[in-house]
Order: sequence, then C-alpha cells, then structure tokens
Amino acid sequence: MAESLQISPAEWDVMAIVWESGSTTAADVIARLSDSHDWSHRTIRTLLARLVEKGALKYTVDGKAYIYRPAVTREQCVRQEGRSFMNKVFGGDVGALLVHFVEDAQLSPEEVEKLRQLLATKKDPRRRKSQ
Amino acid sequence: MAESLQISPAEWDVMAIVWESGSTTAADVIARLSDSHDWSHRTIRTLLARLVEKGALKYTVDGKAYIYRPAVTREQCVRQEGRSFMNKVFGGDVGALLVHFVEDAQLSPEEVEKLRQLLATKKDPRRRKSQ
DNA sequence: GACGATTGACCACATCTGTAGTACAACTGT
DNA sequence: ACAGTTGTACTACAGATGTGGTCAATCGTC
Repeated sequence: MAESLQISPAEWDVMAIVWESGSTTAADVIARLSDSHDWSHRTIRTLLARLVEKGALKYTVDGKAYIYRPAVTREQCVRQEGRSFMNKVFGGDVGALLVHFVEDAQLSPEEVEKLRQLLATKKDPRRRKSQ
Repeated sequence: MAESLQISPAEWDVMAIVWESGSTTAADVIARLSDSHDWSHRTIRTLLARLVEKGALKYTVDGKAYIYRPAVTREQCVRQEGRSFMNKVFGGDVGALLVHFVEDAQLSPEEVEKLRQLLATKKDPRRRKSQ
C-alpha cells in the first residue's frame, strides 16, 4: 500500500486531529484548529481535500457532509517522517539524533527514568523480543 | 540574527559538506556529492546560490572561484529543524519523540550505554552543567 | 416555497523546491 | 591572440505548499 506519503506541516496539524478523533467532519476539524491556528475554513477544507487526494484520508458521505477517517496510521507516518528527518539532519545517525534531543530538551526526572528503563530493555537482547 | 532559515532537504546535503569542510569551493562540493547524489553540477551550483541568498552561506572571492563558508552554525540549524520536527510530528513532546526513536532504531549496545550515561547526567542536577 | 447558512468542487496564485539550461566572463595553454 | 574550460549570473519550469476565493447544491427555517 501507498508508501511515502508526503504530508506537509500544515497537513500534519489536520491529520493530528483526525487521528485523534478516529473520524470527524470538516466542521469539527475546523473548530478544533481554530484555537491554535488562524486559518480560514477554506484553507482547512483544502487541506482535507488534498489529504484525501494523497490517500492519507478517506471519507464516507453522511447526508450533506463528509465523515473523514485516516487512511494511514499515525505510526506509519511518524516512522516515515522520523526517518527522513533523521537522514536529512543527522545523516542517518540515530545515536546522534538521540543525543541531540536529550541535550536540547528539558526532560523531567520521570521522563529520564522512563527512558533509562526503555534503554535497559534494549540493551539486553533477551528482553528485546518480538522483532 | 537571522532566525528561522528554511533549509530544504537538498540544501541540507550541501550544507552538510560545507559545515564539514569549514570552507570549500563549488567544485569541491560537487565532487563530494557526486558519490551520493546524481545531480547535475548545475543543480548544486543553484543550491549554493540559494543558500547564499538565504543567508545560510557566505563566500569570498578567490580569483575566479568562490570560497563558500557557513554563515550559520550547524548546531543552530539542527536545533531549529529539530524543534520544528518535534512540534510537527510529536506535538512538541520530546519524551514521545525519544521513545519513538529508541524503539524504531537499531541501537548498538554501546550506543545504548552511552545514552544511559547521558541520561544519568540529566537526572541528577548536581552533575548537570559540567560543560 | 424562498432564503440564508453550510459544504464540497473547482480555481487561483505566490512562494518554495528540485532540477536544470543559456549566456557570458575569466583563466590557460599553445 | 584564440579556443576550450571553468565558474558565476540569470532564466526556466513543473510540482508542492500555504492560503483562500467562487459557485452551485443542499439543508434547515420561517
């Protein structure tokens, strides 16, 4: 199935809402984006249409309006975006990427601990498991 | 100074070389990119010109050719790109970002250990800082 | 049943990107 | 001094992106 979807930053904001909702209408997306963005509803409708065109969203008709649903999973897109970012900025070096974000970020002690535990499971191959 | 430079993926490949070299000529960049990319030298010259125009590179004239040098540091750009990526894909949640990359990546035991140590310095405020 | 609000379809338009081509000047070898 | 080589400047052009307008169908309302 359609690999390598190109989702632009503005489109991500729309996808984020649809992923979160599972299924929504344009009106809902518009309402939810109005807090964070100063976009015309036209703009958002255009983005929705483009996402459908790209195959990132699908819709069913419900009376007058469309019900939008994701056609790709968030994980899929995150993985893809993540890889292309990693390649672009860190030349594919995950280690460097992680070091950068750990250094740049303000992590709470809880997050640090969580990550250390997560790393612990990565260190020991026996606990790696399931591919 | 000039915040928010927009450096495209293709331009990053060029910048990567200039950052690494400190200062180079177009010919050198072209030569070094020929391994990894199948770009016409025209394309690379265009990218160099655009980067100068954007203020990411500067040059001095040396006889016939230009000597290009970075006008912005790699760290600056990495930080900026990192943040916009984090905001776009992870809604600004560094923790989620780190978890994602740790899970997605194949880290060598050495890398895991290095990261755990790095995290250790983050956890304890007393050891923070030290450079 | 006409009317305004809502919604999708289609259109527009400037800018950015990827990817080059053309023109022209300078340096170089003979 | 002239031609080839090399380098920069200017131009091109299609597809992606951000941003939004016009139009016509539809739906609820008076």
